[in-house]
Formats: sequence, C-alpha cells, structure tokens
Amino acid sequence: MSEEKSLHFLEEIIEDDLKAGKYQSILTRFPPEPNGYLHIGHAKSICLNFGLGIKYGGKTNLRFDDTNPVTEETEYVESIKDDIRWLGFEWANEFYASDYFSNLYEYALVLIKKGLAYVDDLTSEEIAHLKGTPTEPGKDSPYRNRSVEENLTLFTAMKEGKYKDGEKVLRAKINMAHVNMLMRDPIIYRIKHAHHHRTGDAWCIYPMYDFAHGQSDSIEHITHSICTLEFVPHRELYDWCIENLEIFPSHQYEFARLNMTYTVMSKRKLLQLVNENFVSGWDDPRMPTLSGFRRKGYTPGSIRNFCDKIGVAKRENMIDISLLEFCLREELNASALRVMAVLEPVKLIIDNYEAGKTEIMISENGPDESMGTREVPFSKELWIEKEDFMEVPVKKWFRLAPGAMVRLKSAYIVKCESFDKDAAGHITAIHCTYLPESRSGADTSGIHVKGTIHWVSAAHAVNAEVRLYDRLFKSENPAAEEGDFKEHINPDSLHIITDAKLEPSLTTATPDHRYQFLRKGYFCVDKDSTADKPVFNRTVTLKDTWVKEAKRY
RNA sequence: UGGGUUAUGGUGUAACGGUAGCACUACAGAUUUUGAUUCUGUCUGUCUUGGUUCGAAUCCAGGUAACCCAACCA
Repeated sequence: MSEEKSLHFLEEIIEDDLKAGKYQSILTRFPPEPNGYLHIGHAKSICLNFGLGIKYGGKTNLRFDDTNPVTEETEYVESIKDDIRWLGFEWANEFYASDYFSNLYEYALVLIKKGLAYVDDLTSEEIAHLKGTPTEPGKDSPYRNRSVEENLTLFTAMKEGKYKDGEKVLRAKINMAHVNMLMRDPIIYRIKHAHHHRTGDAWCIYPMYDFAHGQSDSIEHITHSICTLEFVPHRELYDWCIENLEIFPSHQYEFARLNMTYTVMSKRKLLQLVNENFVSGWDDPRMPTLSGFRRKGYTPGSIRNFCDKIGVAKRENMIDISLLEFCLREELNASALRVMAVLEPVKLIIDNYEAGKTEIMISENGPDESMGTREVPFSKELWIEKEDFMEVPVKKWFRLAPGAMVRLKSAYIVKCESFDKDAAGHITAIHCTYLPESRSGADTSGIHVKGTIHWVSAAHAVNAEVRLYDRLFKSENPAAEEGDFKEHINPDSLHIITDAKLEPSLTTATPDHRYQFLRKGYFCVDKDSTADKPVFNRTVTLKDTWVKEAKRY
C-alpha cells in the first residue's frame, strides 16, 4: 500500500498551481462538438478532464463547442450526454458555446475598436493565396487598413444579414509574416445563413473555433483547458485573444490523443463507415464508439480502467487493443454469470442413458461461491460443439474422439463409442456411453479425464441468434496504409449464428447482465433480442491457448 | 527547404544526476470439472555522436527520425 503512483505531467502542473496558490480550486471542461458520436479516444479525454476534477476536488463542465451550425445536430448532443453518463461521470454545468454568442460578438467589437480586427472582402481563395506558406511570409489584404468606424459599420451589417455567405469575414489583425500560420490574421467570424440547433435563425454570423474556445473557457473561468496535441500551434492565438480582450486568463495544455490498433479514430472516417453502410450505425458493436462498445457488452469500468492504464503524455502512441480486452476480461471474469451455450451444435447421444429421463444438475454460476449455483437439465440427447470432436485426433487433444473420454461439465464422464456420418462426410451424431458413478460432485469412478466440455440438453435447449464480432480492420493502422482506409476492412468482422443452443436458464437473461458462455467467451443480450428470438452479442472471446497449439499440427 | 512538438523492450508508461521499474503482449512451466482464471518463470529497452560529472535515460552541444501547422472545420 505504500507505493505511490507517479504523477503525469498535467497532475504535476495542477499540483504546482495549487501549491503556489494560483488557484483555490481547479475547473476543467470537456468540449465536444456535437457533430458525431463519442469514441474511445474521447473516453481518454473524458476520464482525464473529469478525473482531474475529482482528484483535486474541483469541477468539470460539459461544454458543447457548437459554432458551426451546418454540421451540428441535437441527436449528437443527446448521444454525447448519454455516453458521458454511462461512463460514470457527472458534469457541474451543461454549457454551450452558443450560449456565449452575444459575449463573443461584444468581444469582436472590442477588438475592432482597438484596431485589432478588420472586415475583409476577399474570397476564401484570395485569402488562402495571400496567406503564404510555412516557408514564405504572407501578404497584407488590401482591406487590412480600413478605419475602425468602417469596420464597425461593416461588421454590424454582417450581423444584420446584409451580405451573403462568404462575402465578408472578420479577421484579427496580427501579423501576415508570423512564423505561426495561425497568427497570420486569422478569420474569427464568418457569415453562414444557416439554422443553428439551438439559436435557430437568430444569428447569421458565427465565430470560428479560435475565437470561441478560449473565450468560452475564460467566461467559465476554466483553470486548465486540456486538449490534444494538434492544438499546440493554436495556443499562441488562444493567449493572444485573452490578453487583448483582457479577460480571465485560462490556460491551454496539450496531451497526445489515443490511437489504437486495428481501428480508426477520426469522426470523419467513422461517419463514412456509417453513411456508406459498412456498419449498421454509430452503435454497431464493431465501431470504436462508446455506444458501439456499450452495445457489444463492454463495461464502463473496464474503459475507465483502460484509460487509467494507458497514461497521459505528449508522445504519439499506438495502444495495443489487447490492453483494452485485458481490462474487459479482468472485470468480466470476476462478475459474469457462467452458463452453457453451444454455438455450432452436433448431437451427442448417450446410448446407455434411459430415454425420456431428465436429471437436474447443479452448476456454479461463477468462480466465487457467493455467486451461487443454478439447475441445468440433463438427458440422453445433448448438443455439444462440433469442434469438440475430432475423428482423427491430433497430438495433445484431450477432447472427444473415438474411444476417448471427457467430462461433461457439471455432469458425467462419457466415452465415445462411435459416430454417424452423412453422405457428404459430415458428422451427424456422436454415440457415447456414460459412467453412472462419475456424477459431478459424487464421483466414485476414480477416473480422471483431461478434458471437460460444455453441453446443452437437446430436449430443453433454447434456440438463439448469436452474433460473433471480430476486428473491423485487417490492418493494425488502417489510416496509415496506402489508399483508402476502407480497403482494409475485415470482410469477416461479423459472423451470425442463427441456431445456437442455449441452456434454459438463459430465457430470463437481461440486458444489464454479462454472461460467460463457458469456454466460448463473454456475451450480452442485444437490443434486437425478443422473447421469441433471443439475440446475443459476443463481447470478447476467452483467451485461448489451444488455438495456437492446434496450429502447430 | 520555416515553425512547433516528441524520442526508454514488440506496445504503453515510470525513474525529476545515484540499482532502468511496472503493465500489456509473446514464450515456458505448475494448478484446473472452462485448454479460462490463478500462480511461477523467461526474452527483449534509454534514437545517434560528442561533452560535463566520481556517476547521465536525466544536464550541455551537434546530428537523425516521427508527428503537427498553409479549412470561411473543430
């Protein structure tokens, strides 16, 4: 208990600030743009911002950065709030950048009056052309030296809708030769005659990100404004605005965003997958969205734990998705209810077992005794997995094969006597005899078998659809591959089994429980599930050292 | 070719001038009525070249590499 976890750089900054008395308490914020669903990369930011608030006794605001009405929708606002709550965090205040449109407009006026902003009539192409390149300085716009009065008149007219989209913009007057491209008279207001999801048609001019984000932070008195690395060059402009507006000095700090193997993490790409029907929607279980992970059966705790384990730093990273799966299995192993389900069924007939007889077997619900036990019916005809029988066994095979014995989990030891094949050579039934004295919990047979397999009584089985998901991409880093990232989609990312056989206890399965289908993986009830047709999603497989071993033969 | 940011095992992340540690992965073994879990063990690392120092992953100088910046997106 004595070992102390070292602090990451943001925690160090905060502790220094607190110690120096710079702030009495901290205030962070999570600032999504409502133009898409949240993904696992956002989870890192959410856990960081809210986690810091909790750790240092501060607060965290949720603020929607909704300054671009053409891409933003209320549907996204709702999904984002659902996802944050699901992850387990509560925001101190729900704010919107659009709440501050009036303040922001006043700030623009302040800049104009100080001679630090001007209205430009150039087209977007002309502005881009005069901007220069990273190696060549830009050139001044011919409209750069308009008088304060003229700028005031023009900007007011912009606000009043006297101009069409793109006809004029308001620019900060900084330095067209600045080495930082963002400081070369950045556009801070543009005209968009578009309906805003919250302000409706009240405005036809909207502030750009750089003229909204820092000021919004300042208005809320955010102490530590944490964002990702690509915003590093924006910090200079962020500080410039705050300084020249003479408002509360929030400070921006940047960390490296999360990248994960076998997936993509940009909203633009995820939107493509949805729009072009590569997946069924934002919450398709193959998506790296929080709603996708939720539907697939991931727990919020496992994601929080993952975000804690990956750390926070400033270097580019590519996290192995197996770490996320490790966190998931760690939690599910301790909490999931154990049940038996046969995914690829083949009939097993116990020749020396009385026809029509049913025995009730007692099986434990989990590794922890406190999870209790349940009753599982057993009879002469059972379903077992096709893959648990080998006509010609390989080395180290300790499942069923002609003449071989296995334990039927929580029931008897059986010995394979023969099997039936159809004309096509498929095995249609496996005949066994059982050892009556080997009953689970009362075994006097003295026989120890190496293999134990799961089963479901055919007469009592419940049919179900089971959806098996695999990674969406074949490539570790599809975004970095040549060509379109969609060329690297895994064609076998979804395998649907329509006639899985479940033990009858699963008829009462609920969406809020996680189940371990013994030896097969963790599963949950899908939202498509009905009483007539149960549907289960595979959350993740169990680790399987046998598949690797089997490949050697 | 300008500016900014970053370099520690296969992947993440610590070590704040004093034994390069932890986790994941991989591999080997033990236990196991889940080939799961659990337990034990093994492999692999300070970008490079100099310098300062009794001592450098850490400080200094020069290289090299990766990522970001020329949207009326955020």
